[in-house]
Amino acid sequence: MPSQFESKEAEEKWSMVWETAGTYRYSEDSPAPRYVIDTPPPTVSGSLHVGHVFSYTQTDVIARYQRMRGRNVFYPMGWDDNGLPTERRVQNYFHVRCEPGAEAFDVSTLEQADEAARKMAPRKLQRGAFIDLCVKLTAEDEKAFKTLWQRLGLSVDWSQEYSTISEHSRRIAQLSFLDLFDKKHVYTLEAPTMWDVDFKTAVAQAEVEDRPMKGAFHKIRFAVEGGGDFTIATTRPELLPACVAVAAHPDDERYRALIGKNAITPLFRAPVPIFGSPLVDPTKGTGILMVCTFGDATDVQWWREEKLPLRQTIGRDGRMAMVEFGSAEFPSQDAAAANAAYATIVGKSMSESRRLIVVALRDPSGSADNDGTAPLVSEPEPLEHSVKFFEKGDRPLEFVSSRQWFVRLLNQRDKLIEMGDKIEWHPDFMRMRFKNWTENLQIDWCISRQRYFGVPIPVWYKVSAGGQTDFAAPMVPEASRLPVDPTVDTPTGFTEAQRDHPDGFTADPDVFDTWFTSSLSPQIASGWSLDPERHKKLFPMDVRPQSHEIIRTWAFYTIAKAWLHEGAIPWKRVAISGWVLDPDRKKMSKSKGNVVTPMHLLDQYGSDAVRYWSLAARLGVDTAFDEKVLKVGRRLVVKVYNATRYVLGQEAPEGPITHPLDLGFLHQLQESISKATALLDAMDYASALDVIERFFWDSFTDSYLELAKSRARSESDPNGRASAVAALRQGMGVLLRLLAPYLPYVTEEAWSWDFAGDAGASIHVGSWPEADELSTLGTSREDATVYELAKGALGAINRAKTQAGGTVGRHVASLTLAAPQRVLDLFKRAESDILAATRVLSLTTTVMADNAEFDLGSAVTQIELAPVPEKPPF
RNA sequence: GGGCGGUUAGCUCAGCGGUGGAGCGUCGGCUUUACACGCCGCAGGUCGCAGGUUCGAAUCCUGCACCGCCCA
Repeated sequence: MPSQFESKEAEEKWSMVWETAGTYRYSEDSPAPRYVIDTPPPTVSGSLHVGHVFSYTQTDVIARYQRMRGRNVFYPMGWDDNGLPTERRVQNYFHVRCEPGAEAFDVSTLEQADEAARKMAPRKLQRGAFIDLCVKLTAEDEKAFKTLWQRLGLSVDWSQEYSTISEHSRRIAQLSFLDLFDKKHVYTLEAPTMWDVDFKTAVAQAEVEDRPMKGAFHKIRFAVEGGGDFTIATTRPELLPACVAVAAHPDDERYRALIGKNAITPLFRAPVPIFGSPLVDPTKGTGILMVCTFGDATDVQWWREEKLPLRQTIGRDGRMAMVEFGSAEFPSQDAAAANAAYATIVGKSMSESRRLIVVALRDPSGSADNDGTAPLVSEPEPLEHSVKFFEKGDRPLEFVSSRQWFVRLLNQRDKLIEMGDKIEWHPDFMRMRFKNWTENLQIDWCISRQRYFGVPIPVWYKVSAGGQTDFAAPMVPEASRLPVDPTVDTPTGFTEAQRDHPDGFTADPDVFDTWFTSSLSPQIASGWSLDPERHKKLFPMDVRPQSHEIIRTWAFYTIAKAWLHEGAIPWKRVAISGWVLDPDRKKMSKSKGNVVTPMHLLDQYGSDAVRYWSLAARLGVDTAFDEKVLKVGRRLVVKVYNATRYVLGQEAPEGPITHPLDLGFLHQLQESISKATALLDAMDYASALDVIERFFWDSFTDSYLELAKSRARSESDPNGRASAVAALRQGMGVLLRLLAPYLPYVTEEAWSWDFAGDAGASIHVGSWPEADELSTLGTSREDATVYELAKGALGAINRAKTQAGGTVGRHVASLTLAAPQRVLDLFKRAESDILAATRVLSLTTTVMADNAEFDLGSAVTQIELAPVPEKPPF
């Protein structure tokens, strides 16, 4: 038993032992009850963060507890590789861009771009080459995560490792699509979709966030056909050429007379209908507004409901597209003027166009009724409003009409809420987040992305003899052919020569939204329809741990998939971990530069200490990062190590545990086992840790161990000595096991010294203590009372010694205790242990009346310290 | 504007109807042969504010303020 715990050595040693021995392996055919965990695969292109350590450790403690309870634990780990974050990282890392038409280039030797390379234009790569780079970099990123997970001691079964871009995951994702296709839950539609103009891709509602932006209300005067005018207010004057209608509240006296007439837009002179809609807020702006293609979600709604025309001026690159006024699509009463006005903004960005349109609107010649006043009624009024952004994007989203694939979810809303209610949420209030989100769904799930590194949508379309693509009858592959890449593979019944030719076929070039695949983590892990036997054993899973910001995405989509595929819930419980905030309780973010990375903390404090910090936090509670808690964890680790070292150093011939103090201690330990077990069953690992730690520190090391110390060395009381040593060992063994899910390294190390037995069995499998295992000792409530009394007396005498100016080591010449007879009787049973622990040489007792108010804290009525022994001169 | 959390000792957090808790930190003492990453002890709080329910409220209800998250 080395005198110092070297955490780094222990971590290396035990990680290797566990992996070699297969300690955390799931057994396909064990008769033991299973416990199945659905771990959300982390996005590997993201950087390591203490938040990762925090929430994944909280998963691990659940896994370890269940494994110690004897469950056959299925605890896989996946990596989420595909998607925009990875593409973005690859673009930056290698300084490249994907352009499907680029020249071929060998990327196998490409390294991280240096300063010089970055000064040049990014290298253009073909799709295949770009994907190769994504694969290469994610493989490295996975390694960094895996190293951290192993160092942390996550008890993952690494033989179940998967990544969301692997062939298996692609197959499962495409099977999912096929199943939804057969059940008519997916459809393709040319429709206005939220569009990121930089990434040039559609995004789903779940990926959208509101950001506060400075803008301005612009008041713009429109003419009314047949005479008259009115003034609208808009924050987006650049959409004036895309105006298709004007709307006011039907009860608004100011505008009621206008409804049904046509308005004429300034500058572009387009006649547009004026209609009434209760969606218009009469108190906002001027109470009358222009409807465009498309300024916001309400514009889209009106476009659908009012069957308005489409006037798409916003291009997919976020610039003004080429359009022609005077055409059928873009009518104008003065096409020449309209085209001249539009010529100033064509090809310009939205913000530049806005500026130019405002300039034009200041000119009276732009007025729709040529009355000599400018269409811009007054100066723009600055305001702050929220604008929709792609969560990973830098410019506002636009609604752009494009062809996309959708999963029908709006018609499933009630069922999804019902499924959410069937799941046990920890903490319970998190269920509201799911419910609110589901209730407020507004559009079906857009699952196609115009990206490269992802699972291809397994669809082809026929091309007619006239060269028209037939989107109405998509062709999907047979399930046995999956995974396919339709841009490379050929649909059954066609030859490659027919690709993109009249009378042939064309591939859907898009890939799935990342969530489409990651929402299948239970099915990917279980094998689903590819391995129905295994799936039956693993699904629905027992628990899904995750953090709260992905309830609307990951949890939501996974619940939706399980419902659409199997009419089931994917897991019985969800455990929501909180966030790690910075010391000022602010969210950690790269842009704020307040992110704490985990590796140096593991080096400095050791994994067990870092785990302690993670596990002292309750589920769902955001916690400010506080290094002090890591220090507390490290103290506990050292204390456990030293206590075990001491206990195993005590020797006595074997004998039964008979002393009331020892029996009483074990009785109290029994209660702690029951409490901790109940708390862990309720997923309250933090409270369980508190119970275990309190008992270990206060009741065991500071009290029982001190009280039993002298008897454990006694030369004159062999039975008492045997009892003490046996109880110390038994107590220590139980405490190590209670602490094992929290501190796997130090407990395994200490366990291995002796408790593991000759076979060297790991503490981490099947060894959770049962309260029952101590009950054969014949402990009684009276023993427990003796122990509690002894503990209290130890405190009372120490306090009296301190007040008398003595220290713990100082001997007490004489002490008087006053207590009722029944207390003194109990005291008597542990008297020699108490006196030895407090170094009292002579005790006198006085009997109080039994009905008197008795307080053990003030039972010491007289104390006289022994003289300090003279120190030897050297 | 709506929903969900939070506001308890200097700090990080428990407690959630019955006399205010822990750890850290501060302060005082101690080398007592497991541990100074230790031990013994002291001090420290009108439990965000204002009402209400109750014999009794940090704990339940209502309103308000501030902080955070989610959604408009």
